[in-house]
Amino acid sequence: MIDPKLIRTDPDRLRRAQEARGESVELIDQLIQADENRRDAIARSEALRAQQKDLGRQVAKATPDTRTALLAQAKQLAEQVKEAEVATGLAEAQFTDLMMALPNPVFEDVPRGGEDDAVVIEAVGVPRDFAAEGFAPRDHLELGEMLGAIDMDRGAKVSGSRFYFLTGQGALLELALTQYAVSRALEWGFTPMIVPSLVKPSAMDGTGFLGQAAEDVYHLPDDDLYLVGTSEVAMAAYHSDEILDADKLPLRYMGYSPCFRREAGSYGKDTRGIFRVHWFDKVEMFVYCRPEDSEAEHLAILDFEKSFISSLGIPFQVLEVAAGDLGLSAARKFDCYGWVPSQERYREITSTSNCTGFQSRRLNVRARYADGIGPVATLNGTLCAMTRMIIMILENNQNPDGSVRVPEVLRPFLGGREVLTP
RNA sequence: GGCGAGAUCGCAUAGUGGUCUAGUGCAGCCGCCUUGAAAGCGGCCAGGUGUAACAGCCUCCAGGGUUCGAAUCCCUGUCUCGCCGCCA
Repeated sequence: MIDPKLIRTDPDRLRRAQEARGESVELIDQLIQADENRRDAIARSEALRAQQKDLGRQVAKATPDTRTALLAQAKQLAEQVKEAEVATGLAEAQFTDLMMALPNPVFEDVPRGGEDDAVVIEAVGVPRDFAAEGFAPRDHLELGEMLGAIDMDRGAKVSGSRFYFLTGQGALLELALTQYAVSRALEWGFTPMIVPSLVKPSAMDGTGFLGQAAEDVYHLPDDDLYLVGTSEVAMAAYHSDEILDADKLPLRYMGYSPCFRREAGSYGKDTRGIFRVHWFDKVEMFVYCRPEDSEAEHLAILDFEKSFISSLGIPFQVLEVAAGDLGLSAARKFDCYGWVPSQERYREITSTSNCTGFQSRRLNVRARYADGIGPVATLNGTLCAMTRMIIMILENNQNPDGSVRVPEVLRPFLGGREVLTP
């Protein structure tokens, strides 16, 4: 949610932001109207309630003979109050619905356009030349099967399509990646957290995942709980309804949890292997900070991601995502795309969003500053999405015989092993 | 899953239909006093909305209901605590 004051103070800024996203500008006009309706209704209710209170005091003090008349009057007024309250409730609900539907206004310098309009802002590392080495790279699934690391068939047997088992060396690789990611995050001052992956509707909605992304979310109707698609949800809701101590900002959390995604609307896309699955585990960074620090924190998170990917020897590109592809809560987003030799292209491995005050306002997270209580910004970023990172490691470090060189930084977490062997 | 007890402005508590515009204690902040500190004394000390600033209005877990009027009475839900059952 945005600051409601913006509707009155700077509607043009909101219109521009809607335009940049390719979203309806009419929504802003509807909001302005709904805001006026709401204020009128509140003013009416308040006036009537004040009258009622006054009359109530008179009733309490009345003598028996004046009491009857006053009571009749009060009864009539009570009707009016009730009506006004109902009207106010409706006006408020209409306004809130519109507010909740409004995406976070993007920063003005975010590139225009949609999915294909992301701007490559940096490339790190050089993809291996497999032709020069004299062999054609295998894809991650072929390697995974040779290594006894990935079992899709049994994943499908037990849970259906887009499920997998990691076995033997594959399981060990994920555990090593997890440990390595945690050790790096600790160096950077993040507080490690293991968080719930089932959350209430308020947490899901507060982080903006029940908007346009709702179809991608698993819901358990019997308990009215949602399976999170990222631990961001739990970490954002962690401080909901709290007033944080501004001296403790920024709060940097590192969350570890399984992530669940229905992948509705991606039928037939990336069906091979573990690139696009219904469940994976992830180490995620999450930051609460002062609004004016959010851009700097965002770049810091991006740097952490770049450092992590580089250290594993994966060639990658950094992309700034275009406005139309940002999702409800982000004002700016950077993705890192790692090189996939078998596809000869870069694919997404991390994503970091600056949600400014959008989530914190929905979740009622604030901070106590020197000059009073004010908003905080939230940011999130992938440190290590296990399945994607496993793909990167297997494919980029493979040898002609199907063995895979273990990146040096991971070796301490794999009992010193230098190579995974079929 | 069953039974019982609770939820009040940071913490602790008072408040059983109008005087609650919610009292008190502790903690915290400011000042006086003091060489400094403690004690003592005085003041401030919940959030939201709103305003130029006041005022006003809303919020006693949440949502309904009764009533002219609800922190207070009734219903439902959520959460917490205790006991029993089950369980990693």
